[in-house]
Amino acid sequence: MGRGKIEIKKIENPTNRQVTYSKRRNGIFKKAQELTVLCDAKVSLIMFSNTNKLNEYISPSTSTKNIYDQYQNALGIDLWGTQYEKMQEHLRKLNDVNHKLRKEIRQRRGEDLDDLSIDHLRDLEQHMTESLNDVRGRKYHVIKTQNDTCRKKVKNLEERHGNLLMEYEAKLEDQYGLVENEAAVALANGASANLFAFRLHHGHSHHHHHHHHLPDLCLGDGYGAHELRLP
Amino acid sequence: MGRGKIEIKKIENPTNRQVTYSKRRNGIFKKAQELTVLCDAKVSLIMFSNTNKLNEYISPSTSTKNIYDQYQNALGIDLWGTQYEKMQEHLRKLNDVNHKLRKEIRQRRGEDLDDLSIDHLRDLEQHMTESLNDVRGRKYHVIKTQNDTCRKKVKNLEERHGNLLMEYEAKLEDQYGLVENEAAVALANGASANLFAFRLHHGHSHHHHHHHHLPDLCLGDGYGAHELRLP
DNA sequence: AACTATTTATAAGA
DNA sequence: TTCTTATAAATAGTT
Repeated sequence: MGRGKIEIKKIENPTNRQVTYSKRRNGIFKKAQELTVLCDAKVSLIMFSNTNKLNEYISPSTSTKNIYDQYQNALGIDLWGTQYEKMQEHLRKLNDVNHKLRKEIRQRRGEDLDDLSIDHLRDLEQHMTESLNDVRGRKYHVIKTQNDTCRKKVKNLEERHGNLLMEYEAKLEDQYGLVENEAAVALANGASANLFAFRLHHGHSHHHHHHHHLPDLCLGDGYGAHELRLP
Repeated sequence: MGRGKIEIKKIENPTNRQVTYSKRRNGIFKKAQELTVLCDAKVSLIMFSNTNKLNEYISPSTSTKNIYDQYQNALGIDLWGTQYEKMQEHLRKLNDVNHKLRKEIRQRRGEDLDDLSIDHLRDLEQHMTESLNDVRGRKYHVIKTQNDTCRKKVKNLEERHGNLLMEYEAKLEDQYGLVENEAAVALANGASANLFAFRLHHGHSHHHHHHHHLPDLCLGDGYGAHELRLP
């Protein structure tokens, strides 16, 4: 339909091809629109030129997404089905697991026990008792560890302070010659009072484990900071 | 392009409309195919007739899914993005919740306690103790209910059996006149032995609650069946 | 589904 | 790109 008949095969001249693409694209869009109106049809026409330029016609009564949903629906199985369904399945499973977990937790919290049989209740009690023992065991272990650590720190501090005190006394003696030890005594009563407290305490009072509501003892820092600034 | 010019508006005659749809559909498909070949383009043409019948043309060099991926890519934002992302978000949240639930369960099971502080351990112990009490409470309640039910059944049975026995004795007396009560005694020692056992038991032994490993008592059925077949 | 008069699309040229 | 126009193609109405 033109000045001459043409063969239907790729137009090699790029300019020519592009021109033909333009003209025919308009033609086909017009046809699509006419079909839409005349026959009350829904048409989705998407094309990419050989330079990957996108052109689209969509019937006004619908949308591209709509057409595709309908398309997939009509063909029975959808193009993105695999990934989508896998996701859905995954979701379903997760929800399921979640539900079971919630149920177990609720039971272990002592809620929702109404529909448990006596056997289940006994089992649950048994398991909870065991778990509680484990938790208590762990708690005591943590307390013991903390106490041990604390004791070691105290012991270590004690030694270092003893040494420091001796050094200090030695220095005082060096400085003032063979002075009476009044100065040292005065010092001991002042700045280093708690040092003696340590010395007294240690060796007599071992830390017994008070298993209930034992306050946190010697938690890491706080020690080894202020007393080491003596010299 | 026909015997007469037509207005581009919906064809009201259904037959006519259907015919036109067929003709023009073929025309547009042919155009699409020609465009594909002549211009080396990729075309996706999907249409639904008035009666929702699907027809599709797709360039041989590609696929419908392909066109749509490319289409979405070209437009920057994808059509199913919203729902897909929502799903992904949902999935993420579920996984999260799941994780937390598992953690709580593991802790309540006495596993994975290593990174809990002493405070947390104490709280955990406290909660578990409370929960355990709840479970025990529920267990005892169930046991008590079962016992009560059982006792009521026994009492009821006892009465009915007492009545039956009296009826039976009365009948025997009617039948044999003033016979010695040997027959009744014999019967009592035989078939209804456990009836006396019931009578003896009841009134003296109240069910005390043994709180540990109390076996299931009198669980519903089994009673009221065999002894009622006496007369 | 086939026919054909007529309209429409478009190839080539400007 | 757009316009022009000769000509091919599509198709409305008919059979």
